[in-house]
Amino acid sequence: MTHHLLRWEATLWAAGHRVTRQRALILDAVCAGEGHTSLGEVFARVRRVDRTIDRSTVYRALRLFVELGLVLTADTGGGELRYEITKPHPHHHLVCRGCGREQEIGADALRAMTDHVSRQHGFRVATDHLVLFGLCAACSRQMP
Amino acid sequence: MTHHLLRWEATLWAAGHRVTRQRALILDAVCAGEGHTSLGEVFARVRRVDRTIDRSTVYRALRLFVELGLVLTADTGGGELRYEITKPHPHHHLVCRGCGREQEIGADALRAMTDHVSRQHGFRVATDHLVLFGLCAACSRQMP
DNA sequence: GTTGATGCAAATCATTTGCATATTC
DNA sequence: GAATATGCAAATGATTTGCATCAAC
Repeated sequence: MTHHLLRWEATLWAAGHRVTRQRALILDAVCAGEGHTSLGEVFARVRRVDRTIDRSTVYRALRLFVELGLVLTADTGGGELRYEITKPHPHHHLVCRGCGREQEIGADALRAMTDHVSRQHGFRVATDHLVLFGLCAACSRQMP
Repeated sequence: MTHHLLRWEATLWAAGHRVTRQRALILDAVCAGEGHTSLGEVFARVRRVDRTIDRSTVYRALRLFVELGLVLTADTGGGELRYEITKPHPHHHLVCRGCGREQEIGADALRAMTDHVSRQHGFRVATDHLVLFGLCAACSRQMP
């Protein structure tokens, strides 16, 4: 279990929400996925444990988790949003258009760029979870 | 008319497609929008000229234009894709979460970042039309 | 016992598709 | 005239919502 049981329960609690079995299962399922997980994957994973859980419950739980900052969303452009457990270190992602694999990069990689934009345009970039597409090293070698 | 009549007709033609009245209207409508235009806006604009045109025709035409590189898509996260006529100079966009206004920034602004990612991770970033969210100078002043 | 959460079914919203007809070349 | 586009209507796929029942506190 990647998430800290106590923290998410306390967070829910503080916001006037209840700690339920299904919410626990759903959060576990998000953690179980490495990197971004689609709602469908979360749903399937949860369903394996509890056959009666409904898609709408998963949607509602994920929306709540995002609202409370426990989970981050990323739009990887494939029609459905993807979810990821919030990690202590802010980061971004590189998604390879060739093999589909994704890798994390630290927030530092973008710092210089956002600083530049801030200085030049007075615009404060607030994208805390960016997804960049391209070709990874391996795929790049195959198709130059 | 921002687009060059001859170029898009030739492009269509070369790819074995036909030049139709509705495609011309749709491309005009995309040009008429400053920055990104939603499909709904394009549709509404075209409808003002031709009351019989169908949404599916707009979807089909836009898909074709994107495929041929005449139009670019951007996912601004609001549920619907947005479209923009392809301009000679590659660029990206800053969208303000406060007032919704968007501004263009040159591709150079990201160059340093993509170079860095390339050197560090061997990953070739291929996002040619990125949308960054944040707060513009004016909104930034109002809510610090 | 209240209040908030869940399951179910039906609704919504953006986008796609099948098909008969109309248009371009 | 042959091949491609269009309009229409119906299908799809992701996400949301209304509501009666159920579980957490």
